[in-house]
Amino acid sequence: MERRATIKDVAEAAGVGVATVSRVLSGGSASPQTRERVLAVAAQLDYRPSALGRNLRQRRTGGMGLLVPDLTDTFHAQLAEGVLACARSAGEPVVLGSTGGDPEQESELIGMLLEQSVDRLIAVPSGDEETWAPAIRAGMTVVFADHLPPGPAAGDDPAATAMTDLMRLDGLPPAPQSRPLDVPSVVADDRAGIRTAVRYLRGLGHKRIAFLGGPGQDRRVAAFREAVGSPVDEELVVFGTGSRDSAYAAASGLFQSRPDLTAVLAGGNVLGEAAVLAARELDLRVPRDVSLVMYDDVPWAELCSPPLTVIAQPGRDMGYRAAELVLRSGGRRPRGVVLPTELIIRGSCAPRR
Amino acid sequence: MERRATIKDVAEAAGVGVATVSRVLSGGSASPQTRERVLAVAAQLDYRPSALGRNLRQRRTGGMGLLVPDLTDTFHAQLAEGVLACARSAGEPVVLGSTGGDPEQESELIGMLLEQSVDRLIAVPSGDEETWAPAIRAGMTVVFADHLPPGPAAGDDPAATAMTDLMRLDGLPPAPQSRPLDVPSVVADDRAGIRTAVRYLRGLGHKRIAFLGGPGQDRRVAAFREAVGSPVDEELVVFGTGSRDSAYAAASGLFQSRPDLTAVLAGGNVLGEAAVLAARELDLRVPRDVSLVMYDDVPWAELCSPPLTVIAQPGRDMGYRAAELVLRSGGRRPRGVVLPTELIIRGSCAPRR
DNA sequence: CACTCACGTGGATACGTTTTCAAGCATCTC
DNA sequence: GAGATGCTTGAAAACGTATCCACGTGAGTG
Repeated sequence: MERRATIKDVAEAAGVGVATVSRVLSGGSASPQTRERVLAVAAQLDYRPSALGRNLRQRRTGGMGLLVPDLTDTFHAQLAEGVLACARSAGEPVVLGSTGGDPEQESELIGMLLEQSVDRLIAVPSGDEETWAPAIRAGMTVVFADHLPPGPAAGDDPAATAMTDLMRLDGLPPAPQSRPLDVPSVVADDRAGIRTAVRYLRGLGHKRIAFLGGPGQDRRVAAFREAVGSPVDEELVVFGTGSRDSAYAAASGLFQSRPDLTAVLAGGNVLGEAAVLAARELDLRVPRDVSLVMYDDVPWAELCSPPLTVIAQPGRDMGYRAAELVLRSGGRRPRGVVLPTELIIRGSCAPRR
Repeated sequence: MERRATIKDVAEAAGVGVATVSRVLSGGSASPQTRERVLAVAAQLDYRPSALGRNLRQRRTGGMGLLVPDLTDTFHAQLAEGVLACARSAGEPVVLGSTGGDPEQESELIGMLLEQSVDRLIAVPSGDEETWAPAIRAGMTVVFADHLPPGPAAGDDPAATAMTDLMRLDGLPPAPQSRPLDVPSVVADDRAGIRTAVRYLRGLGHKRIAFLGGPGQDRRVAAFREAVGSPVDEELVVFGTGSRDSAYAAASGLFQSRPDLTAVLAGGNVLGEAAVLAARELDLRVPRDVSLVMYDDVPWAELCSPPLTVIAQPGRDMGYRAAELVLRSGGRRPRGVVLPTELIIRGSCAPRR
């Protein structure tokens, strides 16, 4: 309850100036005896430098912000754990925000972080480039995780959108001229993961494979389209909006409208959850009636019966790497890091009957 | 990239003093015309007050800290979502830390928060009262969620521990004289939840019911002991340390050492996960060979086959309430709030064969 | 008219730190 | 021995805000 000791108290008690105390504690130069005395006094007074003063002085808050759409999405929780682990070992705070997948809330949270002078930010983005422009302009060091924000809506032509998605495939991250936002990112190798899964299903004899996607999964959808080949049956590519309800609705609608499909690729664990639920509700047996592959390996994937075959991406590692990236923002920083995925075969896929 | 406008800029541009600007923006008194002009200028300059200056001035950081053992425990993720929702609507930042269930890390994180002058903290505690004393002494407003920290180890006598656990049962939170830490809390009605579940299992004919506990579940264990009645078979009460591995080990060990048990009550979703996994590994069928009730309702509980019967506690609400509590710390604050649980019967329990 | 009172206002101060700057001092070099 | 060089040191100036206090002005009251 009593006031904490300030640097001034330490200085007086040690009979030196505040500047000296600051230097000693920040690793500056000082004579051995002075250093020792200051350190002793500081320890005795239980002095801890106030981040407030320091932050104001250097006009920036330490640590980093972390914005994810939804923490109850286990992948985001894993990502967050990775970020927290890195931040903890660096002794830095992380201020967390959950956007609910809503660009508007995301925008507000960015504003809040700006107000706090948090100038480092890791985000699983919900909004598009327009949403993120203010943050970049304000000089924030941003690192995107899992995926990048889509370019601003350039019209409603779905064909055009599909085209740009396809164009984006060949290089990661996309070419700068088509993407003014020059922000490093930590993503999984969606393309390889999806391709492997599609090949696996193909190898089991499946022809009509559906993709159940969510927001921010443009690259996965594009990879899916690329993997299945030219004439993509558009009815087999459906989307939820991010909520569990909408994911369930999308999955259920898919199963009902296309009873001829034999395999589903779910673009994330919430989607996968919905797929399992919807399949059960419609009395479709996995994998007898429908084979299922889910993006994201989560603990409960093993609990399902049968256990779910998944495309594992290293959520925790991604978070850790993103945090490293955003902290070591000095010097040149890599354009982006792509982490490998792994197809983990369990029991949710069977040969087409 | 360019410097943000400060209150001084606004004052000059509006031809008033900084004090006036501050007053207008903080809701103090000012003449209507002055107010209007200041507001206009502020908007035009895109002025946003710097939290740094404000924080330093009032010697405290806004917002709140949130400490949980592990975000990939879905209950903690739900709790965090609740906290974040409340904080967001209040426009306040929340700095998050994950302790891994380790009191030492918890202690370090508390220190970090103190350094940041974060004076409001919501925690799912890992350490005991001793760990928390520094935070309280420093004048932090602390609210515990899910459970309270145990008193300092008062010896290794398990009987004594059991006794105090039992003593604690009659009132929630425990009597002040036995608990010097006077901290409000938001917890679920563990006692009623456990009792209901035990009665339910009893009603199905089960006699040998095991409890699979984790760290911080003293109250649940005590409630379990109380509900099963006097001669508690101690071999049927086992604990994991918090990690998934140790939970699995505990569950597996339990099933192997006591093949005669017919029902298991898992004290949390990580424990429940382990129980399902261990049972499957040992070829025990749920619910034919063993009935299972899990504390925590999580999305994947419905995905299991059979779907898991659970004691649901409102994780999100608990987080929201805790955040409210810690924010409205002015005036008298309630000793603690206890939220109801609900037994959700799905398919993981069957009559004893 | 003089006095008080309320209110709007701005100057000044403090919050705790880092950093710049110049001064003090000892040592080294020519 | 005088000048240069290096190192340690403390005073002081920021950083952006909230708040205390004093001042001035207008209205209201005796």
